[in-house]
Amino acid sequence: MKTRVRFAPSPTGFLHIGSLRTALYNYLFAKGLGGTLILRVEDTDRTRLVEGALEEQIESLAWAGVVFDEGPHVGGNFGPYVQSERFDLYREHGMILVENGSAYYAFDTAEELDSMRQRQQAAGIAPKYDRSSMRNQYTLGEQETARLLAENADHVIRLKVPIGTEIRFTDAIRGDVVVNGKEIDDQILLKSDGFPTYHLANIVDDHLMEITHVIRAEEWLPSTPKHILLYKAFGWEPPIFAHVPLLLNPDRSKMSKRHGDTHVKDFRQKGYFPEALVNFVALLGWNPGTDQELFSMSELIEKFSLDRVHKAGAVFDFKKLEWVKQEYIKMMDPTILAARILPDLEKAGYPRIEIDYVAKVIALLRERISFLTDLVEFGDYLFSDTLAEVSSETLATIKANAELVTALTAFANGLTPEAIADADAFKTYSQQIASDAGMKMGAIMKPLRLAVTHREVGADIQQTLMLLGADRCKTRIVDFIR
RNA sequence: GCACCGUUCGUCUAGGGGUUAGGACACCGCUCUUUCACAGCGGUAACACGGGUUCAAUUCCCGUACGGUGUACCA
Repeated sequence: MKTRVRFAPSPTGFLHIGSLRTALYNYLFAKGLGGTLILRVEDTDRTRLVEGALEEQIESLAWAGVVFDEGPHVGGNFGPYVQSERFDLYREHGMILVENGSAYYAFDTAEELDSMRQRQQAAGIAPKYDRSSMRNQYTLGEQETARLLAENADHVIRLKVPIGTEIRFTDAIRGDVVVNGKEIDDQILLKSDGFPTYHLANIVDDHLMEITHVIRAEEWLPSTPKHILLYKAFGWEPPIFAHVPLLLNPDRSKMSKRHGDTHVKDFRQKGYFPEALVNFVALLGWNPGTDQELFSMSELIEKFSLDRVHKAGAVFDFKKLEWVKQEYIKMMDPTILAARILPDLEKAGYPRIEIDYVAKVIALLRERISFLTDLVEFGDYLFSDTLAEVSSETLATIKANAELVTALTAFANGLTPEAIADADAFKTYSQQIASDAGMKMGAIMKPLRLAVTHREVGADIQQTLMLLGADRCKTRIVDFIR
């Protein structure tokens, strides 16, 4: 049987970083097995819909490199892939369960349910639908139920959880899980607005879409027994379940409960590379059992397996993400990086931004920047002859030093391309200047850097001068001490 | 409260009946460096606790503690 997995988000907001990881694991799992990844939109809660959320989620996923074989945006043979467009299907399936005795009508109002829960809490028992005392098919009787339905009274359909059963299933990550039937609530399957709840829609769609593995977040683990019950009630074979551990805040609470940078778009806007974010997030809860830390997407696909997914939640460590991001800046092809930063350089209005040249700049400065976008400011003197402002005190101090001014002038006057062509030539040349001026090298290098770049820190000075070219350096030094 | 899931350095993790418990990030120190970085080397640091099983338990079993999730006409 062909492996088919799905990622099933609700379009209620931006794509969460934890959702990215769940989607990624589904993607890696499917691709590693030559299977199919499906996007299914779970929009059955009509009150929580957010305009544009679906588009944003698909876009963020695509940015990260998670692509779908089937879904509302790409089509497929198992559609529609949006649950609100499958409305009739759920009602039909709900009726099947009512007819075979696995589900029943209930007419309770929200207030009635509230007071039921309050009574239960006061009595110190677990809040759970009380089939024997509430207003439903069983307590009301056949005739009254038929009458209420005929007059279109508000009603829901609830799952009739068989008493005295034990539900067990094997989770691909956690092993055997056993739950006593008496712990399971008579879950609502169809709401009074006619829409299904997650539980029903999920099972119907997973079955109809021939999903073989349900890889989802750990928060679903407690409701999985309900799902198993539903499969039984339909007489269907359940898929294999795999509940991945949660992503945690530093205080170990669920990461989605944190406000701040938990959306993929936040990382994207800050300038993280998708490759780095994916790499980092993949390792939160999974590892191949080797010392390798850096993986391309194809390596992840090749190595990923569910049995190496951890059971415990993982704290999202921003410091480690920083490191991964830095590794990518250092190892990615400078030309590719140049292409990515080009729009920002253009926006800054810099004149010297031919791609090959920008690639050279990146190769020179990549170890000193945190984000590629830092280059716009950090490397300004390489892209333009309009230089940063040097403070007047600094300038005055340098100009007041006659020896230094003489040395810098001499440096500029004698400067040739050969003198800065390599480290040795540069050393020879500057030592000559220094000894002529009766100064130490160290006393000249810092002012030289300042004169040419107008900045106090930067890459190796000889390489900087070489990239700039002798003429440009000359002009800048002369302008600086004038 | 109840149910379920979990617990190896601060963090991500490897490991697994007999190991000096391994790696990575972070942190600290040293080296390199005419800046800032990078790089290299070294260091601090962990099996939650209590019982059992066993010649031997961090590893298996049972409890306890702690943490997380769930407990909706949300997903």
